[in-house]
Amino acid sequence: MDGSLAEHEGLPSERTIAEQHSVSRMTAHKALEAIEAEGLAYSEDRRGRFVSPPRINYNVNSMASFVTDAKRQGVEIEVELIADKKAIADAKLATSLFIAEGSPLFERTRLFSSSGHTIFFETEFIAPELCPELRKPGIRSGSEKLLGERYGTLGHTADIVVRMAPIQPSDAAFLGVTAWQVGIEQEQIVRKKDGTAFCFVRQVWRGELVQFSAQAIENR
Amino acid sequence: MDGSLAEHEGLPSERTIAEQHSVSRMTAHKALEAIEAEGLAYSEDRRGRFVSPPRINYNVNSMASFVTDAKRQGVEIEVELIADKKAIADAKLATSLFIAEGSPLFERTRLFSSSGHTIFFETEFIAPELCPELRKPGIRSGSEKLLGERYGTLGHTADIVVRMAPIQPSDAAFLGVTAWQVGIEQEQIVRKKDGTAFCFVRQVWRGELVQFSAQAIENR
DNA sequence: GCCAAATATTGGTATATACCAGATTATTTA
DNA sequence: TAAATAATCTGGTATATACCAATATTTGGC
Repeated sequence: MDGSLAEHEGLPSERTIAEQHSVSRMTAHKALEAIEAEGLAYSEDRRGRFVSPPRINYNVNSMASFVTDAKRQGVEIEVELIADKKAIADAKLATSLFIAEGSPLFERTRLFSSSGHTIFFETEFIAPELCPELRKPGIRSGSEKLLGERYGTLGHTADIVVRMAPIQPSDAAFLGVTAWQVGIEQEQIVRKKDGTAFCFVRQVWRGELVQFSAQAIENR
Repeated sequence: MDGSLAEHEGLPSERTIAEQHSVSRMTAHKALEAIEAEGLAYSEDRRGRFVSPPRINYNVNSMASFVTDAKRQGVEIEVELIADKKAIADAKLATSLFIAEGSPLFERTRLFSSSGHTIFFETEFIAPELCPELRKPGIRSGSEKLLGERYGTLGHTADIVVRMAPIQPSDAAFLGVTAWQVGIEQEQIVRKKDGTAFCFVRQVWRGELVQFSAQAIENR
């Protein structure tokens, strides 16, 4: 990445580095964690530590999706569907979508990875009761169709909230990452043109692997 | 913040918590660090740990500045000017602004704090050679004027890059925070209407204290 | 009651040690 | 040669201990 080290090249072990620098292993471990947080290296549990490829840039202004945008940089993103099922609205979802707690939902979770490393995952909840237009004749009403067409069929706006937060253990498992390490969480409430919320989206990103770019036009 | 604890209320010490949970102090320390990263508590070196106020929301779509936006939520932001001087373009600045290394610049750094806690700081570099329009008669050419009027006088666009990264020691000192804890870094290259870059802005945020919101309009 | 000095407490940090369980490598066996 | 076994190495984690230096608190003297 920095020119002198090849991507995915193995680094010396924590114990070796600790000894080389006359430092305890715990200290070396903490230092290496900071290097990981810089996006310069990544670790695989019980395998070793390796040089990271450069951060992937996501231009949030580009009309393109993350996958398309990455491809433009020569980075291939693999998308894996790891959950596609019926779910029930919990308190938070019910409030967000203005539906009753316990209402049926479709839930879909996908992992977005690059060369085997998950960059982020996304869970979408869609309320079929809120989009009858997707069930009119000729359109299947399965979750695949509902969720797959949410962008195409329904013009929409989205309320987005982004925060930096430690990654909870269940999310860390999806990302293949140590629990409590800090990441980026995004939540969206997607609305139809008339303002009705019909879809809730949650993303959790490994923040050390990406950077976000944008072009702002200040017009005053 | 969660209803049962008052903002800025003191928490038990690390040693006490460790003993209460039959856990070593280091373990308690790590757990408390995660709680800080959630934005639920903050620590002050050698004083104790306290309950955090809720995260401040910054609506990036609002035409308002962070200060104004916070005020709307009832949060008063204090702005402190901690540097206002002449500087010299280093390699990075020179490249960003398309000027020669060593060119004169004005540099201004301001801290943005809420009830004594710095939320983020911002350093601006402006190249006077790139905006002669600010030196025409009637406009002072001091850094105060140059930087103060950059938004008002010069219509502009900005190229923005945002990344999650550990906070370097020098930046951590500004923020009153432990070095290497993870934060949010933002860099902007501000351009005039004709596309000429004239200003470089760098912000470092304590990501655990804020959340960013936006409204997206998807029009396809 | 007031002020100064001594003491206790605090978070931050570093060390040495230990265990875990999977991954990797070396060795042995058939 | 190939497969099975043993030894080694790995990062992740937890513990007990220790020191630092600033802050709070208590104590002592007047």
